[in-house]
Amino acid sequence: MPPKSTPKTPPHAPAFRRKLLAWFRRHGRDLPWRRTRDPYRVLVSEFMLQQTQVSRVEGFYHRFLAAFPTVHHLARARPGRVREEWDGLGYYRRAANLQRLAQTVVAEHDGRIPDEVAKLNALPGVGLYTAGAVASFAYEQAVPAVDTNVARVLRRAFHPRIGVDAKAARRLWETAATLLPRPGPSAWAFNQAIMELGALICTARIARCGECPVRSACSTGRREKKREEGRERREE
DNA sequence: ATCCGGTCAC
DNA sequence: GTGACCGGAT
Repeated sequence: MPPKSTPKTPPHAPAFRRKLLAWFRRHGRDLPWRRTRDPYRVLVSEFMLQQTQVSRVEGFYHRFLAAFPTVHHLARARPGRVREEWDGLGYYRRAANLQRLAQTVVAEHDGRIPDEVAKLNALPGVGLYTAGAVASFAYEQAVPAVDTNVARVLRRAFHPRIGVDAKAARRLWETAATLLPRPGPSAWAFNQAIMELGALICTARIARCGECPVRSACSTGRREKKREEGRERREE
């Protein structure tokens, strides 16, 4: 077996990062969970956002937090009440996991949501993505958080021919890691921004390359641009 | 009618 | 590695 080579930073990484962050500052949506660093609130938002669109989560997020303002409230709530606040969101196992998580945090972590990816990942309902999201969005760590939005952006921008298997996923996580700025507000913003790009511009059905801020740093965007130019020339 | 999506049990 | 879990969007 050849030794694993350390992932190399893609050539357009600095431009990609810079343009993405500049775009996010202007066009990023003002969402409730972007106004807090409270790990509990971030966690609640991430659980709700698993498999669920932003537009549908907002109302549930406010109601849920009004009912259970802290991990302690959630930990000692009646399960039926928790399920009730989740009604309409679907995937009800998330609600049960979130309460179990709250109970675990109170019992084993002194009521504090852990800040290490490995410890977060060990909590019920927290996979690698959610662990990265909480580490980044609550604690501003420079760790990747690759959901399918982010995976799609990374695929189109840096690995247009990559597969969809576990190996490809590892590769995308590595690429995400090489793109990250230093810990702090910009690491938070980078992860928010790349998700926002996947949600607003580089969507599953259509890559809106014509409106994309990182087009010149993206292999799909550049290829798309050449196509357009070819089309224009033929029309002349 | 079909697509979309994190985590976990299998 | 595969499928079940849910409701909305397309």
